[in-house]
Amino acid sequence: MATQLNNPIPLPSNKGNSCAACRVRHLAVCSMLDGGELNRLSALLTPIELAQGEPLFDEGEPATHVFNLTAGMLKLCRLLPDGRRQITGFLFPGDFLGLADRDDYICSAQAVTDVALCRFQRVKLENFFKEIPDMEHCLLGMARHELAESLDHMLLLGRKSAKERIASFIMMLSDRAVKRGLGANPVAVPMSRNDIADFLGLTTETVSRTISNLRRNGIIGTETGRKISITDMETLSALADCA
Amino acid sequence: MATQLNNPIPLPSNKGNSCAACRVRHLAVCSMLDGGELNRLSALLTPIELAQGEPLFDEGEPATHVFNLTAGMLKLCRLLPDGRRQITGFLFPGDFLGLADRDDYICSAQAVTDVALCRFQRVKLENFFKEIPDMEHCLLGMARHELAESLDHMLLLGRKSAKERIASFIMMLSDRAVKRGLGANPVAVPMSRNDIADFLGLTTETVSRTISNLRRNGIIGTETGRKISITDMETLSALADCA
DNA sequence: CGCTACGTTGACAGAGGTCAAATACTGTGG
DNA sequence: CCACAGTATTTGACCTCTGTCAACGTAGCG
Repeated sequence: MATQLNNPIPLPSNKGNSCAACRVRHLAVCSMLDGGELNRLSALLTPIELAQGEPLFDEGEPATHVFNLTAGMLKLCRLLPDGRRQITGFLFPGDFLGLADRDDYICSAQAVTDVALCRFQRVKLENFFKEIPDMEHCLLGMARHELAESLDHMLLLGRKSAKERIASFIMMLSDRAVKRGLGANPVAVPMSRNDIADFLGLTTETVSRTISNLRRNGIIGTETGRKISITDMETLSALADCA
Repeated sequence: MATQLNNPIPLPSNKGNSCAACRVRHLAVCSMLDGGELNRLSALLTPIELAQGEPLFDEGEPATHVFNLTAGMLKLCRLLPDGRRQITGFLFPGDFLGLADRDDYICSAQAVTDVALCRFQRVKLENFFKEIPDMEHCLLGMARHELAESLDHMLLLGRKSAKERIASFIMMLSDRAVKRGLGANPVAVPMSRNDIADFLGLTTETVSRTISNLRRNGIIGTETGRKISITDMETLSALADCA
């Protein structure tokens, strides 16, 4: 665990700190900035990398920095005093984090895979944003989006069966892959069964059993290397939507 | 259900549309406005009332209005196609709603008790807000607060036992009562067992049984008229926090 | 006074959790 | 390239919590 970064696949990170050349720019808030603004933003950022499993920050720490994920996947989680854990979300390239926090981080962030991020000092970024017309409005839009997503997840946690949760989860991964311009079908599932369980409010065993069940019913196929192929999209989608 | 408004207790609403005289102003966004601004805000609002059970708006409708709850309690909910329901939150006097929505309402709102609200046309309110320095910032703060609350609720739905959920729920009601300047102890529980169940991801029967269990263990007392007294705050609080 | 909706309680069932063991991967060093 | 260790995943047996179905109280309200 937490081995040093030695990914054979070149990470699409921001070598040379150039926001203009950033490969995930179209996915991030940065998409609303013009050329000159991008250059000024580049000057503000420190590129950082984290190996799989490493924490980025913990719940309750002062929220001094804001990040933009450029490669890999992060998980956000909350802990109960006795160790029970709820993963509140997974972040994909282009996602910002820390912006929705006020004084302290409201949850911990940890690397699911090796990741690359742009780190910004919160105050500097906020000062920069103040000069951009409608930036606060854009941030509000992001917060609204997160809020809508969290309502979906509450519905899942409160009312869906294990099978429906797993189906929703796979559909979510597939949808996000499409948004990032990747193929919808053999969908990458980089997180462990345990992480999936903590995201869906289940146990590792139930996640495993439910995935096996979907496989036996010909709805999905499981491949080696944490990938899942969708073999019956219609049924999977119906399960996810509880239709 | 949905009987006409005939509450014997006078609702502390905003007769005469005067924001300056509003009894919940200190609880709402309005607290950041000065005298002149308050008068202009008064001109924008239409006071409305809803009887218990009546819907305010439904998920998916265009979000044309924004509301400030001045008296009573509202519930926000999401539905699954087959009728399963998740209540995502209860609103108290001073709470805004509709502000976190973009084009359409992201969930339905319905009156738990008879309620009084200030209704604003969304565009008008947004134009007004544009002139108030830091108003967008204040809205962002509200969205952030909602986001933090929804994370708490995810943790509850994903990881807490029925007993812990009920304890958390009662503590939440008590805390909110205190914030509104009411007594912490015999806490009003205006919503039905069914609403509590749909909020906590349980069934009516489990809610009822769990409350009975807490009563038998001397942790709470149930009084007639939808009130609960906390008789062992320490234990209840420990249960709620899973400490 | 008798509806009707709401709440409580009981008996039972089943989904999902728990504990334990087997199996499959992954990365490492020989 | 293979053997090994360590981890992740799957599977099984069993159990518990919560859901389901049904009956019974209770509180408002006409």
